[in-house]
Amino acid sequence: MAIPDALPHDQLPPALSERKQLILKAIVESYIGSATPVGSGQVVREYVPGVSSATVRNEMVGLEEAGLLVQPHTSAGRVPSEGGFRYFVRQLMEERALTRAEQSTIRRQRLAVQLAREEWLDVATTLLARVAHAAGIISAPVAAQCRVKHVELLAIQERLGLLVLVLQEGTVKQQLIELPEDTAQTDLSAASSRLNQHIHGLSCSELDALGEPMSDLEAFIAARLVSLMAQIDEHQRKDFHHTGLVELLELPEFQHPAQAQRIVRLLEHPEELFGLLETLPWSEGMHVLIGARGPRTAILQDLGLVVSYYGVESVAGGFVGVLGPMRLPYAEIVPVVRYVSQVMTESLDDLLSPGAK
Amino acid sequence: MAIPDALPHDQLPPALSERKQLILKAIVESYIGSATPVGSGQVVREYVPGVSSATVRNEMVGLEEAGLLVQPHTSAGRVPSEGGFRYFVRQLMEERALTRAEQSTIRRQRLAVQLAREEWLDVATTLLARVAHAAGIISAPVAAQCRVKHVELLAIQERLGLLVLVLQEGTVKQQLIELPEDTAQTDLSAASSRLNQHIHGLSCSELDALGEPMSDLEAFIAARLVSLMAQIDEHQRKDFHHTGLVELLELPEFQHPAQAQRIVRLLEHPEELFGLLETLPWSEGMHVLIGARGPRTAILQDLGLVVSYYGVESVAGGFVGVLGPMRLPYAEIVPVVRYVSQVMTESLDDLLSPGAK
DNA sequence: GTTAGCACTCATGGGGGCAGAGTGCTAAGG
DNA sequence: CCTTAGCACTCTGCCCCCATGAGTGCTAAC
Repeated sequence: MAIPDALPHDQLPPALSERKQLILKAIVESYIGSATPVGSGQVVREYVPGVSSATVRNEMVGLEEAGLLVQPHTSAGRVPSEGGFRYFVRQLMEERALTRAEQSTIRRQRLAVQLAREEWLDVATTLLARVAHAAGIISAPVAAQCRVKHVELLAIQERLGLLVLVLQEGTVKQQLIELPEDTAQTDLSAASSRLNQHIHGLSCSELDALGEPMSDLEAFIAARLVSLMAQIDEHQRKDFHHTGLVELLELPEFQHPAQAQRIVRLLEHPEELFGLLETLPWSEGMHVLIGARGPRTAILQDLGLVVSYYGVESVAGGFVGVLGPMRLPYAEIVPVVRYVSQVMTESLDDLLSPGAK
Repeated sequence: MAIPDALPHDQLPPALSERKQLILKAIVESYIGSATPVGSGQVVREYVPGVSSATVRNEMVGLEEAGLLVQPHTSAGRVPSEGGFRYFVRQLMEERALTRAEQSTIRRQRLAVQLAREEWLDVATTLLARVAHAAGIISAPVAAQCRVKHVELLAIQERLGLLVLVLQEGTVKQQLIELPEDTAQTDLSAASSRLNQHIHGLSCSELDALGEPMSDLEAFIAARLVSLMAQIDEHQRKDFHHTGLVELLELPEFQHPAQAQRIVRLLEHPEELFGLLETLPWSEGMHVLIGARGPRTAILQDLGLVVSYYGVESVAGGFVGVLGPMRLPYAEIVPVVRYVSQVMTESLDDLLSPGAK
């Protein structure tokens, strides 16, 4: 089989006649809407008038042989296979561009909670869940290695202090620490302000290796800082938000308890999902994963995932997307996920590179 | 019907013979374990040897007339009614006291994440979910009115600053603000440090009414602070964590999709739950709510909720507990919830009243 | 290459019969 | 008067069967 040269095929999808494409598109779109197998009659009635159902049936045989359709049983209609969905997303789908109104709605929501980043994460997932009728997922922006922007130390009681660490990507972390001795707020402020002059922009390991001469108190603070930052680098990817379980459980594919449990587990314990996302090349930005293709993606059995990285690789970023049944309304979702990730990237850029704006 | 005088009955539970109590206890405990209707034969075999099943049946008729048992249908065993569960919790249940080992496990987990409060919330819900085989729920500690502990302002880029606000109950909030003009970090630090001298311990409204003379910059910061604190007072109760959906969906009562959806909705959109919790008298600390008793508790239809407030009323606090099917293992859960809420209260006390420890 | 016609397949839903569990009742016994 | 053995009764769950209907694959004609 020759490799077609006109379009970017990285996986050589079978070349199809125009009519076959039309029929496949019809079946996928209908199935996305209804979750019901699509028969030849329905295709003629609702999508491709002018031919007979027998003709459509003949074409469907071809599509089935190409691995793009499957029959649940002999006398049901056709359902798109994983390959069918992939073909649809790559070749047939017409992305529904966001209207200006929708774009500004998203931006307005972003600005409304501009300031409390945490809340925007939830707002974003809710937005995605509504568009997709599936689960919106997002991870908080994390730096590859977190870097200090500023540190502050507050006296809470005699020997108890609150260490407040602002990271360059805009995150704020705080930790209670026990001080070696009773120390006044002024001393703490002085120490942290001296420290701030040297540690700006340092990562955990750089901070650890810092050769600057320091007072006992400063050295103590620096040590706690190193351990806090190590802890952040370790646990940072845990900050994961999702919404839309209710929407998911309403879908027919999750009426079966086992399926419902599976996706709830995937969202409530997202470690495996993280493992999968880490293997995706960041450079491509947008990924549409459909079903299981190998051991890594086994967790996506019968599921669809539209996900995009945001931020800047190896500096700071996270991912945002939609997880749901395989029959996601990709034409709607892809543009929204892309746009939301753009907005996230811009917000992050504003924070990271002061000169840019 | 005379009001019995021996025990604290706020709802006059029917007086039962000792054997009836024994049988009711047996049925409730068996049902909690198996979710299956309990027959007279089973009660004799496993719980009350020495009498015949016919005797048990006669007693069960009495318990059913008292509204403590129901029959799903003629030829099934008995199932405890809502009233039966309430009677069990109030009169029959023997709380399983926590062992020292369990206590120290909880305390150790608390200390391990001592410092990142956010994480402890999740750890606590996970702990509760595991004990209860149900959903652990917790709300972040919030003050009745948030009060300033300390404020810090950091220069991010020319006219962009990060306002970091530390509240007395230990929460840290940050917000990006646009500065009226390009301002150096030293000016910002000076302004915030002057401000800190006056605003310590103030609430949002007190801060707004502050008569202190201020520079333009200080006044500007104060204004942003007021709006941020108003926002916090508004949204504070939204910080709600839960774990254990997976455990819930494995239970037989949530195999029916409609039931699963109902409890997922309750946990994902907990506004109604908050509404209910607000009506409970804080003073009693511990509450066990079983099923729907009125319009307010309609959301608890077929569910059980063990919840305790922690913290100090009208100063700062939240609630922690377990939500699940009506047949929760109350004897296990009640002591754990009580203990976790104690630990939470102590942690909060440490933070609020420096002199105490 | 297309289409009408037709026999075939298979999921779905309703009805009938059977087994088992658990009850309520009655009558006998302590 | 309380307890218990015995027994008829009721109701669910399950299996099997059958009729229905949707949708197919095939063939032969256009």
